[in-house]
Amino acid sequence: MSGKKSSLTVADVARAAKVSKATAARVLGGYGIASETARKAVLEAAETLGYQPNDLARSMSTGRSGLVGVIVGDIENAFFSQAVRGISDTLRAADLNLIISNSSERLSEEIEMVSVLLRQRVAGLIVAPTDARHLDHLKAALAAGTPVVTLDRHVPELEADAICGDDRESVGRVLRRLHEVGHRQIAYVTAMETTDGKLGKLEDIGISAVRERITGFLTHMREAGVEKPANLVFVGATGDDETSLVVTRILERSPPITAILASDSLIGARIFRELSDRGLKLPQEMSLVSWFDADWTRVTSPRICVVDQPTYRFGQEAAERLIARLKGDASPPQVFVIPTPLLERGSIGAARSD
Amino acid sequence: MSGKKSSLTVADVARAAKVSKATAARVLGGYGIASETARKAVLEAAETLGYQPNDLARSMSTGRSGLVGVIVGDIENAFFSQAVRGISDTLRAADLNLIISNSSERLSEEIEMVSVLLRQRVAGLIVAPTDARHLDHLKAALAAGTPVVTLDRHVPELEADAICGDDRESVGRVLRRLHEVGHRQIAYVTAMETTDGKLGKLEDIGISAVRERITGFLTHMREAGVEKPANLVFVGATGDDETSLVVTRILERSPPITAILASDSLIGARIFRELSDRGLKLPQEMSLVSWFDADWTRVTSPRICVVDQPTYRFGQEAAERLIARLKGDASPPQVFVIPTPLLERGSIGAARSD
DNA sequence: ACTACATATGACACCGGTCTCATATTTAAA
DNA sequence: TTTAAATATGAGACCGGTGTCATATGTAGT
Repeated sequence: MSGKKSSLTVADVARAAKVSKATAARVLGGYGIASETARKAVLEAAETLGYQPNDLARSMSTGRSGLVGVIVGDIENAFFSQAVRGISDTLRAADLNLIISNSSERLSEEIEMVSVLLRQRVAGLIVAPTDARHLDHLKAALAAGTPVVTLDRHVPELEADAICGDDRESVGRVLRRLHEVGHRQIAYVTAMETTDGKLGKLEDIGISAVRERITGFLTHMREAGVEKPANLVFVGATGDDETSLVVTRILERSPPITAILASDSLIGARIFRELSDRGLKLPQEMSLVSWFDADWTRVTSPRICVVDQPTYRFGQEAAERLIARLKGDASPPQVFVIPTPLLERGSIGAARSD
Repeated sequence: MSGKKSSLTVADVARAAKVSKATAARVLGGYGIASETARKAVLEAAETLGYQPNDLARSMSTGRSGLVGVIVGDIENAFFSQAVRGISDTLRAADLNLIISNSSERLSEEIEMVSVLLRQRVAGLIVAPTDARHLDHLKAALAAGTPVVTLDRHVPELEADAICGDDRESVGRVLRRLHEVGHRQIAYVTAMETTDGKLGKLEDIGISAVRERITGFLTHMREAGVEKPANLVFVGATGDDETSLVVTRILERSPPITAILASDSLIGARIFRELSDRGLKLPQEMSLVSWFDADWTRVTSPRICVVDQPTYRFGQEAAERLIARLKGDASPPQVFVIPTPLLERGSIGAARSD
């Protein structure tokens, strides 16, 4: 009850209970065997002294650590914070805790964080890798025996389980729907930064989800008979000002663009604001579809049609895979693709025919 | 470069560098002194072997842990995830990492998490305490020498620094503004659960921010000459259905309620949806003010007037306080009140005069 | 009563670092 | 040249648990 200050150890408890350190440790650590008499004495002593086990020391000698490292692009983003909640809830049930860190989608920070987490001897890692072309740090983790699960992104060259959405297909679903109601000139807007503000080679896109979506977009648009669909991919929508610029370019385009796809909910919200600031009416004058079912998409008028990425489930699945690996599952790495259905809402309308 | 599997230790490096374990440790740990010759030999050996320090062992022997425990109500909530980002960024700069956990605003889970974190021997705790009336676990942490900073909430009985908004005053600002444009019957809606669905004694409200706001609401309403303002406090808006019910009760009230205050952005969004589903026009037929400048408040029409709680800064300040404590600051605990200005937007209109 | 085997317990090495202290080597001062 | 002081280094204890192994006690079996 009363909080002693200096930490007391099994040895202290043992002394009080008049048994050896080993016996006390067996009782308190819940391993080995001890007589009922000894057990009672130890537990009572621990109780009255207010003994608190030291997990650091435990991890030290067992080698197991009870902590899982999580590296996401940005916890502030609901996409990731939901996933983290899913991870957290699932890990908790398995008596694991999570150390969280932000990469800010920067490779250097991701590398740094992996290193920090490995120093902490985390039991495993859940990472949303920033760049599929630089994997040494993650490979090193695997080589050191730390299982890795990638979240929202898949890197085939990495011997790690992956949880991700059906990115390529989801683009297909959206485009098919838009095509049905007459849209041909459709813009895809994403945050990805490029040196020249133009879409480069697909292989150079570091984030797999982004690459898959753009690939899907180009493929499906081409199939639908649109020429040079690459011109309809707008990159660099990283902040408010940049997005404003992108919207301007979209609206100036001829033949006129009649629908916009926003690759995530932050971009979606920015585009929506830009459009309504400029007085455009959704869905009559412009259709809009965003990825991720964020809060804001349900308070606009019209409500915004979204590709629903169940990120809480992403997190759950990732944590479950990791737990399985920690329990010794040594089967070959798997990719878990989670369906991301299109939620129909009022922001899709028939294409203008002007 | 190549990832060895079994972890190698300072002893291994020392052997390779042909120096003693102590010397190698001094070089690798960056403490004590070593000759330039020895330093070079050790660093080179470490490099070629691919040595990775073990922070667990380090914490073990130093007693310092490099990890800070954070307990929030719900990371999924942007209010907290922003704060966590602020904490994370600030801790990072001080070479600290963060273990995060959710209390789900339940005392039992909070107690459990504090215990888990103390077992991990975290260097400090940042907590949004769920119940100001049950503090034994936090007091125990303090007694064990683990500094605690409370986030968004203040508990005077706890010898801990607190970072919070100016809750009571913010309510005053909102009410004054509404009063100016003619509102008298103003509802305050909050998530707090009570046994009978009615507002009980103020002292029984466990979350200080909630208590402060309601106290402020009652005081200011009374000063403005409104009788029985307690009848205008609506509790139990915990989910969609519950909020729907609350809105119904608000709309049926006579004399008619002309403005609604939502205690957080989740409730605000729900209320907004309810109102627009029922076809009410903001701000002509109802004014709405929410706490927290969430994304959704800027995509509605009209945009929603909010009390801006800069939670990223809450997090920053909390982390800074904690870091100061870890550095040895032993001054008496302080409360840092962060201003939460009212952001005027279109959702406040003149009161109906029917 | 004596061997056989399960149960209980204590002594002690170990995990991988830090850190104290005593000793060895170098440099500066007298 | 001798002594004092500064600099380097190694041996080994320590942090607080886990876990091995040898010994002690208890219970059967014959």
